[in-house]
Amino acid sequence: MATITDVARAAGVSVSTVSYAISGARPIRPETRERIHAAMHRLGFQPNAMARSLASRRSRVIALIYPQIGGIGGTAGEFVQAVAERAREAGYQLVLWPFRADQAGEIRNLARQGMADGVLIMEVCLDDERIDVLEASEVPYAMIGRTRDVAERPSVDIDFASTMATAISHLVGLGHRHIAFVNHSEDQITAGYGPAVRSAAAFDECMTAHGLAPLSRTCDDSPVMGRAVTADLLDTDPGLTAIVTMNELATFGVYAELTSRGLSIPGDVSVLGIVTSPGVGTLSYPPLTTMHSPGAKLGRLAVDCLLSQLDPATTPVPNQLIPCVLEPGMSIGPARTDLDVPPRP
Amino acid sequence: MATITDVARAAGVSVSTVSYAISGARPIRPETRERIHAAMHRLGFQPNAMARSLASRRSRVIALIYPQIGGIGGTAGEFVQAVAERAREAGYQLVLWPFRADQAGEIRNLARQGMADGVLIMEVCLDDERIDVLEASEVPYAMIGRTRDVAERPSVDIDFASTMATAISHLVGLGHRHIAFVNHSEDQITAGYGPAVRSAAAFDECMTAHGLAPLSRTCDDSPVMGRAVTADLLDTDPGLTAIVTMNELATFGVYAELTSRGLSIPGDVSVLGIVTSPGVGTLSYPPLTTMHSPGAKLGRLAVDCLLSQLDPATTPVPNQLIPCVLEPGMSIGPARTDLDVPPRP
DNA sequence: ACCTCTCATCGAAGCGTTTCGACGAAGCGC
DNA sequence: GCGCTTCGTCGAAACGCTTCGATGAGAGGT
Repeated sequence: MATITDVARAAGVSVSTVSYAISGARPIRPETRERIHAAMHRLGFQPNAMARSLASRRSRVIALIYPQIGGIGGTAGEFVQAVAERAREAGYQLVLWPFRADQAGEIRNLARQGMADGVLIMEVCLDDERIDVLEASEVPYAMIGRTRDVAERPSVDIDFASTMATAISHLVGLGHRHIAFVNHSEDQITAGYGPAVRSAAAFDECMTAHGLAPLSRTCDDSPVMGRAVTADLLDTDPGLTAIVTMNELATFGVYAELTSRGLSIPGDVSVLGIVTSPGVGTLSYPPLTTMHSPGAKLGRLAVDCLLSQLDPATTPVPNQLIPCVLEPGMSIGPARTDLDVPPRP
Repeated sequence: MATITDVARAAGVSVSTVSYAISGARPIRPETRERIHAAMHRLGFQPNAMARSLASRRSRVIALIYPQIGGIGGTAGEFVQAVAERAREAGYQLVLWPFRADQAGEIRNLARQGMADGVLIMEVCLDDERIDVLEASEVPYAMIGRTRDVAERPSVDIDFASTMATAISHLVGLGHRHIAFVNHSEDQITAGYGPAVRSAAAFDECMTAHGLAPLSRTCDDSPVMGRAVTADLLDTDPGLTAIVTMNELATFGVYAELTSRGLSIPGDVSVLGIVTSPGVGTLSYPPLTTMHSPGAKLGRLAVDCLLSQLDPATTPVPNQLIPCVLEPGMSIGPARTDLDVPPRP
């Protein structure tokens, strides 16, 4: 493999001149630059990444700490994809650090090895030990999601409040008054999983703002539990005409229970999936109306947010909240009016 | 950040002694080693990854070239996850190189930068320019999937032949004689996408071996097309009693068409999804019987296959084909016997 | 003709490791 | 008591780049 020394020799200049010709950090006479480029091309020269990083003290690598890419619904996959692409555009490489929330120590060690110029961390919890570790290590970082006190911490996240507000307004506008919310599991709320906690709060708030009684349930991420929870909701509020879900797997169970009770979607009950991954709506029949999570956008923003800290010249990217985007399906319609059940207390 | 020099000074030894104490490459008096470890711990020392790589000419990084993580079904996600974890176990980091099949040039450049000790490449096509580039660059690599001539190339892949054989035998054992296959799209076959090509061939072969007439269709990856293709199949072969699909999105359309024709699953038609991602079976009602792709296993194997090339001491991991695993659902049953349509010619 | 400035280039000192050869001190056989 | 290993440690030379200060050649002003 050719080194910069080989190029210098071939072009008849010094090593430093080649370096400057590559980086542009100092002016080089066009004619000389030509010779250098020709030599580089002839030798198939690519600068050694490690030597470059060592000398410049910048690895041009960012790390992504993630807990779980897989699972149904490519929402995390979409995000990772966008992060990798955006990083590449910016001339950075992306390394994956598959650490669970309890492996903060390992994160600290890796961070100290100087492999990454900055760290992206997804699925942060309200109180997240890993964030403390990153701050202690003085590695630039950006969160996807938010800790409880988001104050000065760089982050991007889904705007759960605005997403929920849009969802509820939309349904209320169609005449729905009895609206239920199917959330993620109790365990996730206990663990301080931001989306579950924040959207639960947002739901209650929106409903109350509309003068309606909030009815919400936690639900394990599975069609079976989704079905059970739907049964419970229908029994609890016989006047139910709309269900908002933030749990893709459970949503399949919601459909199953409604269908098996002979209730039509959206004739009898409207269903709206929020914070969904792309394409998931088309899997159901009738196609689920969704508000899909802006994974790709978040991914790009997260990278920008991180990189803006690395280069002091750029203006810092402020924390941003991105709402989910409504994707029309066929699972929402006007509320049926024949039930005439009084609003729940 | 503490360096090895700081540690050496603190422990009252030379830099090289610290290095040997860490790597174990030369014996160190226990007492000295203790002092060194104490100093390392006290200073929170972690060796600088870049310096280490530069000096040792091994980056302890492997790269994963992947085209598309996202999309419904976490089969790629499951794979990436497993790769990242296995790499970590082995003391390697994983970097993502998001390149499309036509970006072979960029792959060559990155490979020459020496950032990665080896490269994993997924979704290889039968004739894949990227493999030629990797071989020319003399970077160790392993494929997930196989080129046309798999001869001496390190790879792991799904065993489509055996998966299909199991699927067909299973159905034939239940009395099915009119079995159709729903494949990926025509475009993917044209592009030389291995799974589509290999399983199409396997299907024809298996059916013929059982003395049955193969009926197979390509199908775009969408519920809508899945539905259309199913309609076509039912019209083509009125005696159809089983459908094998290798197209998750299309499978939802298969269900929709069968259901809307009033055909019961599996009473009238059995459906078997092969090469599926985990959990996808539970999304349908009745739950789809699947043979799910061994993503995690492939991921681990792929890493082992690659790493065995990096360390000449280890025995090379031979190429392996892993069959999909049958996951019982409720979409398969005995063939109905009342149709009495003669086998298709 | 002299001094000063700018421009293009060079040489050398790092960056933080690994690794090779060397070296002194013991331990051994004779 | 002499040479020979063996053991534990050290010093220094890489690894391939970036970057700082220096230098020489012209250009420009006086």
